[in-house]
Amino acid sequence: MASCNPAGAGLVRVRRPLLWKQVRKSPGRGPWHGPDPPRPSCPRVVMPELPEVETVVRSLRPHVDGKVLAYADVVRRPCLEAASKPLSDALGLRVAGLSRRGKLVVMALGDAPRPPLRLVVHLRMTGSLLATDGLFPDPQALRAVSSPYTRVLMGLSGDGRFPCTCALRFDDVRTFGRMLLADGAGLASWPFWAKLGPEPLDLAPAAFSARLGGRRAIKAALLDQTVVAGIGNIYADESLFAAGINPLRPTGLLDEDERARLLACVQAVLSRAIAECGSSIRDYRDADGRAGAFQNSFAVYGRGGQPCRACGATLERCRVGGRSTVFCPHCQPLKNGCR
DNA sequence: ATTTGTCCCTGCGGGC
DNA sequence: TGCCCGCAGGGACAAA
Repeated sequence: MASCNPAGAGLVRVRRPLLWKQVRKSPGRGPWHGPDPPRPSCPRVVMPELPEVETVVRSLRPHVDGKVLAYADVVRRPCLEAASKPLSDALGLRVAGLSRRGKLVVMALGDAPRPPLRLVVHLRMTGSLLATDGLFPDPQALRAVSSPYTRVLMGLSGDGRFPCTCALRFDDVRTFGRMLLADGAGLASWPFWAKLGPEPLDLAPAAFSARLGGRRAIKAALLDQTVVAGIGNIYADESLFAAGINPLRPTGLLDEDERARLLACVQAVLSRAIAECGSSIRDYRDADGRAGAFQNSFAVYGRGGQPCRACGATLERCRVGGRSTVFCPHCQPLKNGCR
């Protein structure tokens, strides 16, 4: 594990490939302290959507589960929601569990069975959570593992006191990420949480269909986190391609067959991405740097102007809901009834 | 009421 | 070579 990091074992690299690109461009002089990380073979940008967040949660669990928060500090760019409690309220609380809700990382803090607080992290565009196992006698030792992009630095140990055995940091290049520390009532009253739609992997076709409604483009509906939680630009495009549905089709004009097919494709794409992203993250930790298996299998995302893998037609680009959108004009016809 | 557009922010890459 | 500008993205907010 983490053969690139002689200073300590157990470095979880859940990092934006954007940064890898930067590291690759100027080896040895990147923004990172310490030795160069291994380089993935494909530096394509991947945003943390549902599958990536699920992967983050799974890979962080063994590093933080059961440990007690001994240190927490916002070191750059305030990122706490207005309704958040100060991070110091979480000191001395044990990590009771790590889970995911939509694109949110949810850390339960306090003693089971009813841990009193939740630390909720939205990675947005460029956020990443990284855990480094080691022995950290003081805050300065924790700071030594941070990067110029570290916004929040935390330390965990068995008893909530130094020395810490795990450094947990929230890195975020574009500083869009957000955090909220709250009790049950505070979380329930956080508007984003309160309005968050159901998990797509648990959703029944009838419930999905009932939530679509409206006249807007189907892709805009998929991106709306109050309709379904966790779908971002990548998986919206990929799911619509898999379902053969044009992203501009008005939601209200989709028949029940198309809605059911779209949900099935959303679930299939997300499930496959979860499986492949897990392997991708592990590749990041390998010295050989085999990464990007899923990124290379994108059917449409980022492939505008290139031939469709299914029919060979040139993939088209447009904007839907302010987001770059790629689709196949042949496999995803705009006119109703073509497929 | 619903939907669309703008802004936030940073790094990258193309064009000149 | 180096500067400038557009692009990328999720979600809040403003505007239509």
